[in-house]
Amino acid sequence: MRLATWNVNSVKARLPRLLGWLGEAKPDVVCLQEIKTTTALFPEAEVNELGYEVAAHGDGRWNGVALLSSVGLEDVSLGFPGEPGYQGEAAGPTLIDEPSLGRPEARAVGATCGGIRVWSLYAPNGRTPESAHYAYKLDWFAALRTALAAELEHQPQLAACGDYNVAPTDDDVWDPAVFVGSTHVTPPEREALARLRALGLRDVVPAPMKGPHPFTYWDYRAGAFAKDYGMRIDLVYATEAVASRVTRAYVDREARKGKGPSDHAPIVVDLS
DNA sequence: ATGCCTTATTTCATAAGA
Repeated sequence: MRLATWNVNSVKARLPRLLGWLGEAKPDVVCLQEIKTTTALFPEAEVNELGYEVAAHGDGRWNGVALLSSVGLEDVSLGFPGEPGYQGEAAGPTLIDEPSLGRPEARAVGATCGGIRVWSLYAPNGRTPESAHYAYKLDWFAALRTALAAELEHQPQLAACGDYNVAPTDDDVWDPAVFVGSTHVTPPEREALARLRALGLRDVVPAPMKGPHPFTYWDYRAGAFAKDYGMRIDLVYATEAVASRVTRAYVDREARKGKGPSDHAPIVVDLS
C-alpha cells in the first residue's frame, strides 16, 4: 500500500499536475492540504476517474483538506472532536459581528482506508509568536492530541499525515539563524509535536532524494528550491503498527520542479 | 526594512502563506 501526503496549494490551480502525479506515483491513499476551495467545488469527478473515492473538507478561500483512496474510504470525519477555531484577539471590544470567528476551520479530515485510520491535517500557521493565531495553533495541537489519543485506544493502525507547520528540529530548516523569533521552530510548537509522539506515534522521516535534508517546503521566492533553502514541515506520524510496515519513504521533489508547482513536495510512504 | 512568489477573492488591490 502506498500512502502519500501533499500540500497542493490550491487543488484547482494544481489539478493538471495533481492528476498527472496520481497517474505516475499511483498512490493508494493521498492526504491533501490547502485545497483552497469548498467541499462542493472539489474536482471529485476528475479524481474518481482515476479510481479514487474522495472525502473533501473545504470552506473556501483558505485551508481545506481532502483524502483520496482507492482502497476504501469509511467512517469519514470532517474535523475532529473538540477542534477549536480561531478566537481572534483576546483584548478589545468586539464591534462587528463575525459569525465565522471561533468556528473550526477546514483543517482535518479522517477516514479508514485499507484498514488504516488516516488523517489529512493542515495545522494553523501561527503567523508570529505574539499573535492570537499562534495561541490558536497551540490550542489546535492540544485538541488534536486529545482526539488522536481517543482513537488510538481502539485503533492501532493509524497515520496522521499533513502539513504540521512545525519543523521538528533545527536540522529541519535550511538555516536556523534565519528563524530565530519566528514560528515553526519555537519550543512550544516542538513540544506540541513531542506530545503527539508521546502517544506512540513515530515520525516517519522520508529520504530527501537530493541533498542532506528531507525538506518538504521551499518558498516560491528568491530561488529557494534551487538553493535547497527548505523546511521539513510536512510529516507522517504513524503508530508503531504502521511504521513497522514502512518499506520506503521519500520526498518526491520532482513534483516541486517545473512550471506551476505547489511550494510543497509530496511525501510518499510504501507499506508492506 | 521589505520584497522576493503564488493563490483566491470582496480583483487592477488585498490577505495570507511560512
